[in-house]
Parts: sequence; C-alpha cells; structure tokens
Amino acid sequence: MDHSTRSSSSSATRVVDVLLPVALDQAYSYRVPRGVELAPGDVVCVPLGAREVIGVVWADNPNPDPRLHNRLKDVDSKLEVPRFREELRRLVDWVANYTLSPRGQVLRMTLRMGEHLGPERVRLGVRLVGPKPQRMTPARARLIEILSDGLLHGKSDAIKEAGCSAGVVDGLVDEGTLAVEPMARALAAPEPDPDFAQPDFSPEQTTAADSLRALAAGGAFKVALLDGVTGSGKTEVYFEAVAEIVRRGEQTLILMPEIALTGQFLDRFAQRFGVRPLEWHSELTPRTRARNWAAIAAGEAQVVVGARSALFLPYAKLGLIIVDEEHDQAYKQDEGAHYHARDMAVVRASIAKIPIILASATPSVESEVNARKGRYQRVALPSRFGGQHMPQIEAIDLRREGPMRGRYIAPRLAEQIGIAIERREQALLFLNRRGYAPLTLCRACGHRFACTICDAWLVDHRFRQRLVCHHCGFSMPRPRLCPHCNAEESLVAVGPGVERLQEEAQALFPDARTMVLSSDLVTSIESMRSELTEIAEGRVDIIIGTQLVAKGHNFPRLNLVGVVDADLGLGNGDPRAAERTYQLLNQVIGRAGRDQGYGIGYLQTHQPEHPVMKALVACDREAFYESEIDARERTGYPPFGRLASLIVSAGDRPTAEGFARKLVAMSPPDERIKVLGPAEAPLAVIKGRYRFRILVKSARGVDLSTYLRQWLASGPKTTGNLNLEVDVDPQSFL
DNA sequence: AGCACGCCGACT
DNA sequence: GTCGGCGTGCTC
Repeated sequence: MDHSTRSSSSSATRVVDVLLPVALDQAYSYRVPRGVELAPGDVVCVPLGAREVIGVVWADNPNPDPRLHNRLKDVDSKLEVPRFREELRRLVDWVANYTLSPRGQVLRMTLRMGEHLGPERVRLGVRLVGPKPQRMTPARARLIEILSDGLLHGKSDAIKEAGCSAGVVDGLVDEGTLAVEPMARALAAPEPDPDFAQPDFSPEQTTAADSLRALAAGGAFKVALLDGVTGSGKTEVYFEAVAEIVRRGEQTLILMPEIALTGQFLDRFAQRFGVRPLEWHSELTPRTRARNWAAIAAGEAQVVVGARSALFLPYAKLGLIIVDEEHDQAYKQDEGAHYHARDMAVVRASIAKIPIILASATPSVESEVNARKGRYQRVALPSRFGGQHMPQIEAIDLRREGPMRGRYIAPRLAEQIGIAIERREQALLFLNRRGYAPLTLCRACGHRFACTICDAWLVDHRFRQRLVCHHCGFSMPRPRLCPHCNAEESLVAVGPGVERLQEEAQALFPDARTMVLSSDLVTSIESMRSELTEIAEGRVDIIIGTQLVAKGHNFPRLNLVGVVDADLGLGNGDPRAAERTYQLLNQVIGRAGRDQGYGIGYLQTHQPEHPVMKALVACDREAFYESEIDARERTGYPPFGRLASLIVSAGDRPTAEGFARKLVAMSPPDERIKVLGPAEAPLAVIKGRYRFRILVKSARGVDLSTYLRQWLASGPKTTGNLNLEVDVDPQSFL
C-alpha cells in the first residue's frame, strides 16, 4: 500500500520545461508543486544552482528524462505577470535557431525588467492642512510658501524645491501644519489620442498615409517600405498608421536606431497624439524599466518607442511594427546574440501576423530589392514637404582645390561657411572621426603610437588630453618626449578628427560659436538632448560632428553641410562600403535646408568620379541603386547570396590560426556553399586576442544556420581561451 | 549569466 | 600556514 501511494503520487507530479535567461540552449525540467497551475508562457521563479532565477515555462514535459528523476527541483513560484504569448516564444526559438545562439540568451532579452518587479513603491505627497506653526524659520517659510496652493506636492520634490531637509517636513507634520498622504501612481503610459491633432498633408502625403492606414487596418502580415526623402514628412505619415492601431486598441512598436537622439521625435509624437510614447532603451533606471516592462506586458502602453532590444518585449497585443531608418547599421547587434533588429522585426511581424513598415530615405539594398521584386509594398514620398527643395550637392575635388597641407577645409567650403555665418545661418562640418587626430608620430625617428594589445593606432584626444585606443579603450597621457628616441617636441598629429576640425574652424572664424558633437563627448541622453536643443535654437554657428549628427534632428537654421572627407568609408574593402557611404552622406546632407529650402552640400573628395559621389552630386538615387544592385548580383553578395562569418580568436596567433584551419578542413562539402579562408581578420588583434575569419558564402535559398550548426557540432570544440563567434548575415567586415 | 570549485602567489 | 587571484565548468 505504501508502495502504491508513492507511485501514484509521483505519477501525479507534473513536470514542466522552463527556459532560463542564461547561456543555455536547453530548457530545464522542474516539478510543479501541488496546488500550482502552470501553462506554457507562465513566468516563474525557479532554483538554479545556488540562486533563484526567473524563467518562462516553455512546455509541459510528460516524460522527464529518467536520468534526472531524483534531481528535479520544484518550481518556486509563479509571477503575477501576464503569460508570454506563443508568438513571443516562437520568436525566441526562431531567433536562437537562426543566429545559432543559446535560446536562454535570447530569452534574456525578453526579461530585461530588472529586479524591481512587484508592487509599486508608494510615493508620498505632502499638503498644507493647518495653521502656520508657532515657531517660523526660513526653511519652514520656504516650504509653506511652496505648498500654499493647498495641493498635494511630491514630498521629495517639495523638499528639493525648498532646499530643506526631510526633518522640516516631519516637524511641521507634528505641529499639524502639514499632512503626508500617499500619492496616486502616475500612469506609466498615458493614452495617446488618435484624434488629438489633425495633420495638414500635401496630396502626396495624403496618398501615402491612406496606403499605410489601409495596411494597418488590414491586420495581416505585410511589409511596406516607406521610402521618403529627408524632410518629406515620413514620420507624420506613418503616425496615421499608428493612429489606426491606437483606435483598434492594439499596440505599436516604433524601433529607432539610436534612441538617445529622439528628443525631437518624442515632441512630434506628442504634437500628434497629445502625450509622449513610452520609451525603452538602455539608459532607463531599473525602476522605470520595470514599470515600462509591466505596462507593455499588460497592454497599457499603446505606443512604445525603443532601441533594438524593444523588439523582444512581451507585448500584450502588438498590432504594428515600424522600423524607422531601417537601413541604419545600428540595428545590428554584434555582441552576444548577433541579430539584425530590422530583419528580426519582419520575422516577429510574420509570426504575429501583423503589418510592418520599414521607413527610410535611403533604403538598404536588401529592402530596395524586396520592393522592386514586389515582396514589399512601396509607399513613396519623393519630394520634400511644403515645396522645399532637396539640397544641391557639389563635389570639391581635393586633388585640384584642396586646402594647404595640414588643413582640412578647402577654400571654397571655407568661403561658403563665411557667407552662411554672415547670413546668420548655421553650417555643419561632417567628419566621421572622433578625437583630434587618428595618428601621432615622432618627426625625429618615425615612431608611431600604437595600442599594445590591439592592431590599431592610438587616437589623439586633446579634449581629454590622452591618446586613446578606439577598440579596447586603453588610454595614456600624451607624452612630452618620444618614448622611442627621447626627442623633445618631436611628436606630430597626423590627419584630422572632429576636435582638430573645430580648431581649424575657430581659427578661420574667430567670432563664430562652434560645437563638437561626438559620441565620446556625450555623457548622457539628457545632456545630448540639451546640446541638440541649443543648436536647434540657433546658439551655435558651426556644428562639427561625427555620424551622431546625421540622425534625425531638425536644425531649422542649417543650410550648409560640408563633408570633410567623403571618401572615408570607401576604402576598407567592405562589400557594404558603397551602400553605407551613400546612405550616411545622403542623410548628413539631408540636414541642410529643411526649413528654408535652399540647402547646399559640399563633398570634399579625392575621387569625384566614384559612382557614390556621382550619384550624390546628380541627386540620382536610381543610378546608385542600379549600380549597387548590379554589383551585388554579379558577385553573389546579399541579397542575391547569403553570408556568415566565423571569427576564431585566441590569446596567441598559432592557436587561433590552427583551430580555424582545422575547422575549415572539417566543413561538410556542399556544392551550394563556399567556405573561404581562414584569413587574418581585418582587425587582426583586439584586446590582445588574435583573430582569424572564415567566410561562408552560399546561394540565396540555402539554410545556412542548419549547415553551420551541423558543421560546428561535428567540428573541433572550443576550449580554454579559444573563442568562436558566429555571425549569420554579417553587416560589417571589421 | 552567476556562482562554486580549483590550483598557484603575497600576507595576517 | 591562509587569503584570494580569476580560469573552468555546471546549473533541472
């Protein structure tokens, strides 16, 4: 009897497989305690080793592995959050499978809510309720003055405003002057009003908005490419699709490549919908992150604007995805799971059976080809809003009319900047290079300052007074003597960076107000936004910036853009170099003339005959896409073929190279697939690690992920300091 | 990802 | 003699 009871109770114990947010591909099995009901998608707390982790029930497991029978632990508890929908679980599985990442690593991105889940901490407020105290002090007077409206003020706000301590409040509470009460929780996500403001559209915009509204109302998986030149009002047009989804009571996700730079976007959204959307990015405080996560999961947040990681959040009822600036390479994540957020957004839309809008002024070649082949619906806005013209673009041939040695602003460009300043307009000098100079060398002995653990020169950063490695972060003070030959005053800075450009601009225009915008000078999203506001309000004459300035700001007084080195991105042998240069320069020059409508861009180049420069100068984007699509088709590069890159790295060169060779030797033969290399990676050493690259190239329809998985499973395994990184669909070849 | 376990250098 | 460095390897 004893025996039968035990066996019946053990067969009644349910077991579930729980996926954990750690680098594990496999789900772990846990027993479900009596009285707990669990279904796939439930968020649970389980023991893992010595700690407790949050995981998600992935499946029922009627036949747990008998080898584990007495090692199974119990699920600790079920969290009071909405269940993960099947749509999201399938996305996690899909992305893990495609990118060859452990499923747990992908799951981790969906659970980024911090440790602050649970009931909201109550905020305390303070209010004036009684007569003035008998003893009045300056601090008490300030506090009472602030509260004299009789309304409930946040306790900490009031204290800060009065410049007093919490003790002053407590004292006045004791005397009956003030009362402390809990404050109602501010809504994490106020509701956007789809009819808050009616847009004033041109006929062209109206047509585009109608198409997108129909797409949104269709409620089925469909991809639209919203292809509109800078200044054409793309954002306001896709807001109409958002409004449609808001009316349906569903959620919209708007992905942005660089959420730090979206201050103006949030305001434009508020102008259309009356409130700001919910934000999701890496700089949220843990508390806000948890609150926003919960609002998204509960479906309270109707519109979410986020960086790529927002794609993996557990939306309650996602109805539309918009990928703004879809061509931007910031969508590619190159750490941990290597994924492209635009591509995975299309995957999520297809799994969820919802529409998706890809927006860009310069679509990626991939999206452009999909639109040409009819796989994506093209919605075009070919002209600027309000009859403004696109900026005119001229090349400055540095071989014929370059600046004198050691200077970087050509006379013709300098002259135009002078004219712009006289007109009280702004000029933007664009150079995609941080710091003062990319190389420092000794005039006496030729010594060049290189990073000791990377294959790279040290970049002179005058602002920080240091020489810095851009790959590992190493930095050292700029020495007075050459460390090689001890010569004094012999070090020279070679080549330009934005800081040096500022020096030159300041020398040319001593009365002009200049400002450098570069990612290494940005300390926080807030300071960045305030600097952008300063520029937008016209308190800067010459803006000097890296690619940070290319993205999505509207500077009303900016009509002149000078690209200091238009060739910079072209020479590195990357198959996407031409595309990226075209997109970046187009975007930067598109900053000009958005309000007054007579912008002009100058391209300083050594190769004005290059197809990218010719297409830019002629404002002929068709010519660019024709030549680029043709080249990709000829060479079998994406989207006409597929690529994966394997980077093998190790603490020493022979180990890395030996492993890479062994790996290539074991690649399964397949006539549709070519395995190239190994070759030394373009950056052969980073942080003291030697890197070799293997390139896998296949025809378009080949399932590269499966091929790679089978290959790597049978190949040599990485141990010790050997590391293998797999990147399916690599974007960059550095 | 954590966290423990494990095997070699400078200290209460 | 221990404290602790972070390399290696599990975690149902």
